[in-house]
Amino acid sequence: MSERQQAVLDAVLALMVEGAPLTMTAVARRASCSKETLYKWFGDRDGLLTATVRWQASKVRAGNFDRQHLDAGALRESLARFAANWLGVIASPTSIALNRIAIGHAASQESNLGGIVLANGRLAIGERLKPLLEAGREAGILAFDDTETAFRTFIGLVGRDVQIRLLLGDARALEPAEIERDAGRATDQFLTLYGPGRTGPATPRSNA
Amino acid sequence: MSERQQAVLDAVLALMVEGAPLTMTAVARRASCSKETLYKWFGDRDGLLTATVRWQASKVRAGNFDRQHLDAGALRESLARFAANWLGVIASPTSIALNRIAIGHAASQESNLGGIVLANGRLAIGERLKPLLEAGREAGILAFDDTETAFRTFIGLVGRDVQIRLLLGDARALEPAEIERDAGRATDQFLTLYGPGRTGPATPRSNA
DNA sequence: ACCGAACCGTAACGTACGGTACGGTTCGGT
DNA sequence: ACCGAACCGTACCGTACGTTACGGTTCGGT
Repeated sequence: MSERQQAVLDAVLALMVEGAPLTMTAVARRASCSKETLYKWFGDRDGLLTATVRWQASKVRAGNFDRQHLDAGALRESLARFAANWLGVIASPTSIALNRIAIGHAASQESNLGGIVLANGRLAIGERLKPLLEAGREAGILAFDDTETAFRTFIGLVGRDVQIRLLLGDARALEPAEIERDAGRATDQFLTLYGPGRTGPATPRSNA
Repeated sequence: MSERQQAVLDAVLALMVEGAPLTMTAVARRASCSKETLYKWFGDRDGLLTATVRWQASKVRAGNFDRQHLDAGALRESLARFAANWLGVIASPTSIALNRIAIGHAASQESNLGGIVLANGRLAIGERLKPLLEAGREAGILAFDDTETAFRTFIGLVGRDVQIRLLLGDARALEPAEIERDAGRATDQFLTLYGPGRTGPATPRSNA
């Protein structure tokens, strides 16, 4: 993947974000390259989109969180940072545009862009967050049976319906201050559900 | 909206669910009507899609929940039923297909299908759930300041990332048994966060 | 029986776009 | 200086699809 090719993919991303029609001609013009080159490099339109999704995914690899001296405060801080980071990503114009494309493609069964986005978005973040949760459990400040369930609960508390609303065109943008606040609220709620004060199974209060 | 017109819109829904290309020709053939009629009735392709979204929305108006004698058990039962109902809806092929179409349309700013889906999906369910939450608060079995925040927390706990995963083509279908289990788990978690045992602001544990 | 409205089926038109072809240009290697 | 590879810009082709047009049919009203 040469610099020049990456520049082309960035042009595709730019077009996506602008909501401009994503035609090969438009990409070629924006990237100042010929259509012939696009086809030589990426095969066809689908290959171009796939490469773009992978390219974007490769850029999001954010720093992991260190697990040294995990007390309750450090865990809370790590979780809150994680939540704020993720909220910022899913609310970004790039993420929204990319997910829209992928979802549109998932409808017609051609070449699963959806699968790629799923693997590099949802699943990747899970692989990064789960070790933190398990470290918290080993340190005795989290209690859960199933890591996957705990992870998805956290995701739900943090994201709520934000992503769907944005994908559907909800104008309401997420201010940085609001992201911080939501991340903190979700983290506190998560710690309430899975924190040390609570005993028993991962699903608290099996009956009212 | 005549019976015949509704049948046409149901044909559109059927095509959406099948993932078949949504061309006017395909709709006309499936609905056994002429394209001329489609244009006379719905104006253009966009009008047809809009009418379809509205038509589907008009069908989902499920029964409200009565608020007579709200004790903790009845509230939990109502919330769990609500959650299971909603999960069933968002996991249904029709909802998935419709949201995909709407999201695809939200990308290009033409005629906000996204807004319609948002208004009839997310927002409508909020208007139905919030009275239940507030009744619970008045009965002293829920504690929160902001109804909207409590509502969205519930939505997050119930839906988590299910909808996005399905929209992106995640094969994993939601079994009825799993829906029931998730609805119960989410309801329990919600009651833990906002239940009567807990005092103070809507966001518990403002600091770890 | 007749008329007109509504509708079906199909053909036709215009255009947008994915994909290909090709002449001209740049540039590194020799 | 020369060559060939890579690439740009543009013209071109084929097709899919939205939209329109039109002849034929059904059917309720008179």
